[in-house]
Amino acid sequence: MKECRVRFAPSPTGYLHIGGARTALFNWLLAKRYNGKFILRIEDTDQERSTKDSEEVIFRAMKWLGLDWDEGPLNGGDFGPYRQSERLYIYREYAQKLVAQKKAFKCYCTNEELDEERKKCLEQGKDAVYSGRCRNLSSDEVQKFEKEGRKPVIRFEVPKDKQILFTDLSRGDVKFDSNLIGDFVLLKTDGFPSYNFAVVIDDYSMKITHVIRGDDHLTNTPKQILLYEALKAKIPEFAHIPMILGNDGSRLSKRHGATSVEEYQKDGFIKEAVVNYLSLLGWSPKSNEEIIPIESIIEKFELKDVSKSPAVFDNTKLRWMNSQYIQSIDIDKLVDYAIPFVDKKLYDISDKAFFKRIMTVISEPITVLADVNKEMVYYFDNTIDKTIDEEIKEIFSKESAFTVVENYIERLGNIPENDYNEESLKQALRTIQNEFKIKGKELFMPMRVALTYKTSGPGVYEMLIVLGKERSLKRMKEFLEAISVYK
RNA sequence: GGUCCCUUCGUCUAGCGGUUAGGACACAGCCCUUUCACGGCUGCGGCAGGGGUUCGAGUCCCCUAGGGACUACCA
Repeated sequence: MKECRVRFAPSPTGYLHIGGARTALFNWLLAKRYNGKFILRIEDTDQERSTKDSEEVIFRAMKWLGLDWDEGPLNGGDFGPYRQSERLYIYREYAQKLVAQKKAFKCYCTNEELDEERKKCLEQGKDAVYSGRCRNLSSDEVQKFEKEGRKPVIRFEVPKDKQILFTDLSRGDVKFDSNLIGDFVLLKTDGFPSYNFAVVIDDYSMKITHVIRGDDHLTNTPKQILLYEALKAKIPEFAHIPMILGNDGSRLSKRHGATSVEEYQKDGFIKEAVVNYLSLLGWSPKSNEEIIPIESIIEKFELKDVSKSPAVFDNTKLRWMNSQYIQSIDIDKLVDYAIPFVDKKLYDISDKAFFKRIMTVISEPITVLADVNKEMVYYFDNTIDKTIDEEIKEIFSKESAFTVVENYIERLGNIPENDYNEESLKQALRTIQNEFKIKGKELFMPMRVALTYKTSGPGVYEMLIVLGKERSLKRMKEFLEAISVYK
């Protein structure tokens, strides 16, 4: 494939939807795969709904995912501007050209008139297609409308009896009949372009070679092709990728839970997992791999391997994947990722080495970063729950439980700081095991409880290693004092 | 309504005329084990339905059903 230019063109009317992120990802992947350029374009022609805020939100979400763009609103490029609201003069120019060539015309119909026309068509069982009544207005009629103060729109004159054929890179051949397409609007009364016009002008003038977008645009494609033909412009390749659905099979929306990339970030998903999961929604590397590093995805990504049918977003599987990534990514990276999630009012993590030890241990039980607070309670004196419940009393109703803990405290005290490691810690317990003939649960449960006040939780050695010698000793001594009341 | 697209375990998917229809998540059971988790193993479970074509069809064709998109001066 020669140098390709692909784009992602969101409208800034809200957050970055997870489906949009997937579309962006597929475009980005293709650009990376074939050494092409990935362009970000803001489609803000809806003056009512577009906001700068959501533009920011979208930029942030894309950056978080690592979907960096070669050309776009923030960094510019040779084919800008990259915001449609800043390109109005371009659309007007092309629209006028089309009018001059009699390929487009001014239409003075009001919404009311059009609604009525549509209603009549439907009543007669005909297709609700614009009649083309303003195609050939006389200059008298035009003057009359102008005098009334009516503002025209510019409509494209859709050719009659034309078969529109194209080959979709993911769907194959698709065919449409031009008679079913009404003369659609190019320029609205406010002077802003309509979607179908703006995309074509932009994709054309930005030299886009591959248009990869959601399935919902498949039926827009014939209109756009007609426009390309009218402009005598080269038609790009199209690839329509399936939508993402919620668990009930309908289009993924808020009522299915989190749908914005931001929310996933906030919930503690890590970007590597999200990107990996998203890439597998509608695409498959044809192997049995599931956890695939991004470099490898780039290497394998092909449009022809994109599936045609929609995929249901499965949060459970995303969570599984996230836990896989949390367990396997570089520990320093994980520490960095986790820091923003730590409740600083509860946990003092100024001791970086200590926090790193904690993360090493809790990377297994947590599935999202937000879980850290729940898993960290054992390691801090101010958060551990020191309630002595019946279960604990039961365990320490046996004299041997005291023997274990008391003796371990003594041995631990004798381990020099520079020999404080898992091996020596195990050795110490082994000695007690042999000396007092205590083993299994009788041996470990008292230890676990003395360190955590819980009968389930982190392993004994994990606790000792993470806490370190002093903290461990203090913890166990305190516990003995507390439990001795019930002796 | 019309046009177009889609249809393999509950979910994500592999399959591209000859397979005991493979993998992953979830679920169940077992194992590992000082608890929980992790991990390992086993199991459960699928070609939407009906017609063709063919020696042979998940795979090709047609019909039906279901789902989706478009049919806007929204993108």
